[in-house]
Amino acid sequence: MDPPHLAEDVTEHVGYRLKRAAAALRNAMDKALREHGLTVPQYACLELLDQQPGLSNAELARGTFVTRQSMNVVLRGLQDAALITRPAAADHGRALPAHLTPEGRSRLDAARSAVYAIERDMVAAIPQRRLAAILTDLDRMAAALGG
Amino acid sequence: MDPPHLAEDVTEHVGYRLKRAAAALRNAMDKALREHGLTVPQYACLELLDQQPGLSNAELARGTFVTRQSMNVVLRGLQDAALITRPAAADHGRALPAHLTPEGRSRLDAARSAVYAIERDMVAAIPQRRLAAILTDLDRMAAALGG
DNA sequence: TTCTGTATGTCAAAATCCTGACATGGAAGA
DNA sequence: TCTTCCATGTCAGGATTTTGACATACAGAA
Repeated sequence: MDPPHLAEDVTEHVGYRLKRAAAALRNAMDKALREHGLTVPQYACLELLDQQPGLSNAELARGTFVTRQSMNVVLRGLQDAALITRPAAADHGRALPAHLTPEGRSRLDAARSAVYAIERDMVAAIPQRRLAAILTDLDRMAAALGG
Repeated sequence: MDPPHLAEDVTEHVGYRLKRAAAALRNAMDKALREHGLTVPQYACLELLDQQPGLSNAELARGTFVTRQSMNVVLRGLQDAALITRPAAADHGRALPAHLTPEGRSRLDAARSAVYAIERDMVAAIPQRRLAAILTDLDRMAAALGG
């Protein structure tokens, strides 16, 4: 039997399944977050800032797997919505540390429950004993591709 | 110990790892396909058409996890590049069956080797005995999210 | 037959994202 | 010190994708 990465049917490839699962997650999050007035990148940004206050634009971009330019517009949107704050000038380098506002934190808390419900559904669909392995394998695949 | 979907660190969540792996794959494919003058959606479209000739715009959209509108512009691009053909009018319904041109097939063959090399690297990074389980688990996660 | 529902293709507009480019600030080495 | 290199923030332009909408074509029920 051929190894799966040489399967005749493309839909049997790991890459295809990965894309499918990621697309399904993105879609579910999109719909859930729309009710909270947030986009997926915006939510990801708020989540990262909640756990690591003071992250810069470039650091947030790397953490959410987008370019600095894309994160820049996301940050502007969040700033205009008064969900985060950024100093006008940097005191040390050029990096401008971002922080959640109280309103940003409450919006995040509200949206988080919706997102976590999705995560629960996703995790519940697979055998619990395999979950840790999946996490490490996803990580290894990303690392192998220079992620 | 808390279940992973309630981990304090967001980067430990399945969704985050999924996004990371998918982003790494997308990035690697983007760079590899650029040398062949193809985008990721274009390649995915050609690959599907190679295995299932005559697929319609809507079917291709579902198969590549984008909207009909997005696939429509992709098809136009492929048509302008003479890599696929579509009849001007449908004989039965409204669906226009697409087919690869000889040039489309050769372009696909050339690009495929580059993409398969990426897939090989990705698969090689994980234990072989877990590969089948990963495929089914990714499928279950997508299905649980309505993918 | 007629009506309703579903699926398809397409247009228009907006949002999102990326590539390319430039200037600034700091670190490391000659 | 000065020079080189790297990281960061930002602007401009274009490419990609999505949402919303509309018309068409078929299937099935009333």
